Amino acid sequence: MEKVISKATMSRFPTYLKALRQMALEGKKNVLSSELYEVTGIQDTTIRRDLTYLSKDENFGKPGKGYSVKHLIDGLSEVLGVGLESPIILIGVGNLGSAILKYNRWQYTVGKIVGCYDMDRNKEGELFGVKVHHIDDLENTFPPDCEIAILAISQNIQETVDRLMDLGVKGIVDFTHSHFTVREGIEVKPVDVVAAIQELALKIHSKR
Amino acid sequence: MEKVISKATMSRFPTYLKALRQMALEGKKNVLSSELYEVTGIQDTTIRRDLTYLSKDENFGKPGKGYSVKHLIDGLSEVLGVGLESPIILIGVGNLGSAILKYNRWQYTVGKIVGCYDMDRNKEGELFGVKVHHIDDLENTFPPDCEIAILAISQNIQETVDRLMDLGVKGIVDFTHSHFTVREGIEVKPVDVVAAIQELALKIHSKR
DNA sequence: TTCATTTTGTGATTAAATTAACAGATTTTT
DNA sequence: AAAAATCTGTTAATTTAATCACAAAATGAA
Repeated sequence: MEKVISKATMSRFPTYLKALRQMALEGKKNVLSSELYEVTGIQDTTIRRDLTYLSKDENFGKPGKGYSVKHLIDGLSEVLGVGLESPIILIGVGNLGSAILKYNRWQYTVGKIVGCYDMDRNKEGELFGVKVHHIDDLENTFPPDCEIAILAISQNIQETVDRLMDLGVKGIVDFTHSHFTVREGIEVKPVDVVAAIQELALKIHSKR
Repeated sequence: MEKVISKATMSRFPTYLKALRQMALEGKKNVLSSELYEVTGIQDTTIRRDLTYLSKDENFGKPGKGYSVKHLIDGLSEVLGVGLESPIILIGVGNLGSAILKYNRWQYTVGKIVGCYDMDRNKEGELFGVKVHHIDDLENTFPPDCEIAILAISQNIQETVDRLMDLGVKGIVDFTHSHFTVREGIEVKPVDVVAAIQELALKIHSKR
């Protein structure tokens, strides 16, 4: 009898993890669902429900005391696939690509960026400790077992995506502002600044 | 009797808009809900239901013919608040901030960045046509009626957020990797690369 | 014109997610 | 050590969202 974690719950896990890491950093040992509500804005009852998916063992949350920050982080990390150490590649080392690379905290998340590609020959070499190849060398230098690519380019997008899929990439984190199509079974996770601002502006304006 | 657009529907609108803009660019005049499904992966019946929220007038979608790409773009733009021209400020002009500023397509979204702030005196001046101030001058140079700030800094975060709220900022687009708290009524929209990769990695791995 | 085909729009239904309510466990106070 | 106060975990109720199924509208072909 396997517990299936619902989509909605899953999508909240990263939020919890982020908040909990911050708390751990501040030396907090225990946390209440109501405190997590304060920080995340997610209803406490929803939080408790979500966290039950982690408690294969008993004693996750203690009534009157809360949850152990460490246990939660461990549990979430496991479920979220932290420590998988999947190799990730980054396509496009412009301002945005550099920013992503610079903030390279992938250690404790899901893997790390093991190589970058750019169409500018001048960028070949190394950046923040990661090798930068020319995009023409994608097929030659493609890391084995790499399944995730971060796309931070603005040209030749569909062509690049096709090449990535041919190489076996299964998931694309999309910072592009254009649309492209992928084959059945390939996951795309868009990260869209414009959309974020739109949603935000909308919420603010709809309040009056 | 006012139609309330559900959260879920609302969250799909930016996806439609993006896809439709691409189609318009390619010269497409009409589009079927089934074609939008091909491109977005959202079920056609869900799409049709969503789009009914736009059709204040009749004739939005014609049976046997589909929807007018132009009409849809107009409708979505209106609902999404495009053309509001709200002034937006950007805090932090590092790699990430620069990337956001460079891709300044806010014209047809929701407003535009009218000023930037950074703690580095060397960055004062102008970048991509937008004035860059020192963060100390935030209060002096704050644009009137500005309600949205994009946060792309890694230090003094809570302090900066407090100052922004004092100045009347109502919404924050958060590229920060730390947690901060806001007063009641202030909206925060996190844009988190790490979380995106986590979700993606998870989907891929849960498939096997 | 008429008939077959396509495709929208929507009531009905099913599924998913959230919230409420509260029993039971644990801690703290007196 | 008993009583009061806190919190969790879970069942049930409610709300929200997705899907089905099909009538009605438009098109295009015969």
